Amino acid sequence: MAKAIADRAEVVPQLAEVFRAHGYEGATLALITEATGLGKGSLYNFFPGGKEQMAQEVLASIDLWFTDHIYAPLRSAADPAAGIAAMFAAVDSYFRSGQRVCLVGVVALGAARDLFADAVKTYFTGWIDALAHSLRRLGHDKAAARHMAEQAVLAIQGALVLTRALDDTRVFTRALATVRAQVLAKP
Amino acid sequence: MAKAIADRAEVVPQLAEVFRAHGYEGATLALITEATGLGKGSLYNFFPGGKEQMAQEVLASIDLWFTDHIYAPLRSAADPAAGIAAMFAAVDSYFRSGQRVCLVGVVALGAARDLFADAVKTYFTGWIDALAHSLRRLGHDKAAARHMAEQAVLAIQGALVLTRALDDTRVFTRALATVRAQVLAKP
DNA sequence: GTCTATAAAGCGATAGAC
DNA sequence: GTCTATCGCTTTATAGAC
Repeated sequence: MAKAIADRAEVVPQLAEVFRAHGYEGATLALITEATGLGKGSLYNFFPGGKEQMAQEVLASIDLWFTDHIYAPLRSAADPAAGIAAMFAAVDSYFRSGQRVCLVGVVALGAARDLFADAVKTYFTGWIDALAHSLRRLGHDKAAARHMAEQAVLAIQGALVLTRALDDTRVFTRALATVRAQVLAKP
Repeated sequence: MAKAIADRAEVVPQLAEVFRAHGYEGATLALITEATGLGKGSLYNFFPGGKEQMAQEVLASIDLWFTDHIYAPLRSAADPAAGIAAMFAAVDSYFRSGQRVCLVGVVALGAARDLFADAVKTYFTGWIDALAHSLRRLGHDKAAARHMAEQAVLAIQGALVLTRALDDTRVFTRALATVRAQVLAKP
C-alpha cells in the first residue's frame, strides 16, 4: 500500500509530461506506457477510470503545485511586490521560458474542454484571485486589481502560444518582463 | 472542373470549423464527412493528401483571409489609427467575441505543430509585421512598434484561451478593449 | 501488482462498382 | 465524381496467467 502511494506520486508527473507534449487526445496509452514504464495492467490498477482519470489527477496535481508554489506565497508574502516578483520567477521556471506548454491552457482550447471544465476554471480563477489579492495590497482598487490580474494571466497564456508558434523563447522572456513591469508599476 | 473548384471553395470553410472544434487529432474523417456531407471517396478526390492536406489548405485559407481582411487594410489605411481600430473590430467579429477559437493557435500548442510549423509562423509573423508597420506610422520607433505589436497579438491569443477556460465572452471583450487602448495610445 | 493476450471499436486510407 | 465495402492498423479497455 505504501509502495502504491509512493509509486503514484512518481507516475502522475510522468503522465503530465505526456499530456503536455501530446494533448489529451494525442496522449495514447502506448505513449503513456513508454513514458512511465508501466504496462496497461498496472495503469488500470492505478487509474481504474482510464485516461480520463489520469488527466483529472494530472490537472489536480498541477492545481496543487500552483496553489503551493504560486497562489499561497502570493497571499502570504510580507511584501506584496516581492510576492509578485517571486510569482514571475516561478512562472518562468515552471514553463521553462516558454519551452513547456500550459496543459490547462491546452485543454481549455481543445475538444476535451467540457470533460475538464471544472479543473480548468479552478486553476485560472485561483491564479487570478491570488494575483488580484496581491494587487489590492499594492494599493489598486478592487476592480483595477481584478482587471490587471486577468490581463497578466492572459498575457502569460498568450506568450506561451506565440512562443511555440514562432519557436522562439525570447518572445516569452520579453512578454514576461513586460507584464511584470506593468503589474509592478506604482498604482 | 468549374464545379470542382466551386465546391472546394465551399468545403474548406466547413473543414475549418471541424478542425477548430475538434483540433487536428480530434477531427476524424467521420466528423468531416458529417460536416461536409461528402463521403470519403469525394474527400480523397478533393484532397489526395488526406487529412494533412485538408488542414494545410484550411490554414492557407485562414492566412489568406487575414491577409485580405486584416494585414492588407492595416498597411494601406490612409489613417493608421483607423486601420488599427478596424483590425480590432474585425478580430472581435472573426473570433465571435471569443466563442470561436484561433485554429492556428490551437495547432501551435498541439502535437501537430511540427507538421504545420511553416503555416503557423507565416500567420503570426504576418500579423505582427502588419501591425508593427501601422504602429511605426503612428510614430513609434522600430523596436517599440515591433514589441507593442507582439504584445497585442499575444494578448489576443491569451484572451481566447482565458475566455474558453472561464467560459465567459466578457473576458475577451474586456481584453480586446484594453489592448486596443494600449496600442492606440499616443506614442 | 504486473504482465501478455485479446477483445471491440474506431482510425486513416484505398479499391472498385457505378 | 461519388458512393460503399474493406483493408490494415491503432485505439481504449478488459481478462486471465503468474
